[in-house]
Amino acid sequence: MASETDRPLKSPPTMADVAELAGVSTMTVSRALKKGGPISEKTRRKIMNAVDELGYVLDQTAGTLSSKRSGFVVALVPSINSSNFADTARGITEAIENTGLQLLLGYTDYLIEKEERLVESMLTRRPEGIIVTGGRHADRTRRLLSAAGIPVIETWDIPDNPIEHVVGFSNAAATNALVHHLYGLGYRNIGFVGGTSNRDTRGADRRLGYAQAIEQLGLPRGRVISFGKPPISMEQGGEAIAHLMSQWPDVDAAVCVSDLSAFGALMECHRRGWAVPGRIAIAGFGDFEVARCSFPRITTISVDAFEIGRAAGDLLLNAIEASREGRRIPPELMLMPFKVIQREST
Amino acid sequence: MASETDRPLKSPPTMADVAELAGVSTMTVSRALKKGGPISEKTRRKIMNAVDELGYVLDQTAGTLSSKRSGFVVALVPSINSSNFADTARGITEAIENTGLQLLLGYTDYLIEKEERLVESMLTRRPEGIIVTGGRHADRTRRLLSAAGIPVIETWDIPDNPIEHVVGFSNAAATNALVHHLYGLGYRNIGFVGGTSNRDTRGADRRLGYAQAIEQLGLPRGRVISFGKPPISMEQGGEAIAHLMSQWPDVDAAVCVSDLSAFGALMECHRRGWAVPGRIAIAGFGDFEVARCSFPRITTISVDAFEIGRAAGDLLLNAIEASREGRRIPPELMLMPFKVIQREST
DNA sequence: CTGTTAGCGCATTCAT
DNA sequence: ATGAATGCGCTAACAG
Repeated sequence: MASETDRPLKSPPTMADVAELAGVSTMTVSRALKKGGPISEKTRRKIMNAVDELGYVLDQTAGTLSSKRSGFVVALVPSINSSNFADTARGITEAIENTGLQLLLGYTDYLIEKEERLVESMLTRRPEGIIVTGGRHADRTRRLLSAAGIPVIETWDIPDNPIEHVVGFSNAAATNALVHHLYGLGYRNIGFVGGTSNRDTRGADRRLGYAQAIEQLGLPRGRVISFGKPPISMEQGGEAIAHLMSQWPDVDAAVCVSDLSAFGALMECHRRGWAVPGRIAIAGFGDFEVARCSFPRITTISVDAFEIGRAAGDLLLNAIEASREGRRIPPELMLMPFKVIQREST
Repeated sequence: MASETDRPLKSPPTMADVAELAGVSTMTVSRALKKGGPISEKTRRKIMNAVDELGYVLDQTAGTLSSKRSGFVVALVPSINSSNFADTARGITEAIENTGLQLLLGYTDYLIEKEERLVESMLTRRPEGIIVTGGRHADRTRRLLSAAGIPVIETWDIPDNPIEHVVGFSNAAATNALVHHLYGLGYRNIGFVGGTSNRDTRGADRRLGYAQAIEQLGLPRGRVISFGKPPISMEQGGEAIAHLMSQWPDVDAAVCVSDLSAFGALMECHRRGWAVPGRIAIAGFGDFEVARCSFPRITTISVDAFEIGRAAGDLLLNAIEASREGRRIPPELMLMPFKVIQREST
């Protein structure tokens, strides 16, 4: 057996090599390699032996060119370190598993300019469909996506003017519901903790929903702390809650833009000896594992990130299948449910 | 302007279309599209106009075939929901940013059989290099990787018999160091909390390091709780610590296989009124954000997951560049540092 | 600086 | 059930 250090630098074997070794044509090899091909069991076996002997691996690159099917699907998420979008990515992965499709994943870093560059570079691979996060995009991104002629799905949001399909929910409505929930519990001086810039449009929508609810309920306005650039971290959640309390000592509840910041805020409260929810109630967004496990457990909005990915993946599969048959399915708007999860922190 | 609903179903424009519109040959278009190509500014401008007008996007699939460079790099990680490996993925992403290389990411789910399938399907895209997690693989995985003739990097571990390059550290040595650290603090009845199966070889190595240290220090053995299949969750960490305490009430410190389980254990202690570190000390592994922010903050082993990715990415870039020039760089073994971070939980 | 020729490795289409 | 011819869209190599 060859030592593993003298690994080949030459190009790998081709289908023609396999065909020659098996004594058949390349076409027969091609058919033998895809399941369900019309091949006699005998020749298939011969071919498989040749494949093993040569260590042959199909070159999809070439296949793509001639079949005009790349087998790629792309998904763009803001970040992969937020378990939120990681779950969505997992949902997509699971949906396309065993379909022969490959996921090309990209991180936009919450920047629509980066999204634009990513879309362009991804289209270069001729994906058969694409899933993006959010409903705000650069103009050119929209143009590129429309011109690509492939199914497009926007997620995690309800865009005013969707590109094509949508799988999401209203971040504003969800946060609004959370504030009303806190109101129902008796809280009257409700603050908001979020990131600074408007990079994170979902964060901005949540703030909007908060402001609307405050307005509707006639509660004191302006108790908003903006801290750090999104995604706001645990650490920053801790700093933000300290600011909030020192600026408006009468605040009795804090709505945080995500469970991460809510958790950071909660731990800071522990540290400072502020009872939660006695002195101040804390609520988050996202129903992350950390919110379920912390002490006290954190009241939050649950949105099934995994399910968003799964649903988007399934929808994309349908659209791709239609597209392969020359059809096109009508634009779909899938509203995903959210709900307030009441826990010990409020 | 065409409405966005009547999106084209026809195939996108080709380089030939651009060439015709610009009145040049396809070769000139090709050169204009890669920066640094020998092109007069005038023709380049003409071509770019044609590109814009047609909404042309380069088809890398075809380029790959003729240039024999896919521009792909693959990375296989156990899971993307562990912030650990997400950080490594981010490090790789950052390392290859602006190199024209594209990351193909796959999740093995901690299963070497799934890794095997992934390797095979990824090789189908003719990646120029591959980064895998850990040092244990299926035999066929090793064979496929060796036969692929591309640079291979194993990470997060120090394999006994590396395939080629390694960027990692010894999980056993790190955990061993942590136990010695706890010993130094005066703890004598040290337990271990980890997952059940041996799917997670890094987890198994950590347990091994724990056992070795216990042996070396002459401490009471066997205080090990195995709970849930890896990656062990926060929730399971909580359950595990309860088991540990009920089974060996004399335990005064718990080493957890990861910060996630350590955090879950910590919160369970809060819940049950066990003072940390007064009644029991808790230590984790990985230096996750949650360990830095929790109350009390958790003693842990810090390994720079991001840096592992970054270093592996850089190394891979070197190897790929060499490979493109027909050279091969000698197998490298990069030992990444780890250190015990003493915090309030011990 | 630009064009011509050739071919990458496979799947489609049409034969047989 | 198998084979032959053809071309996918691009870039390498060479020519001018």
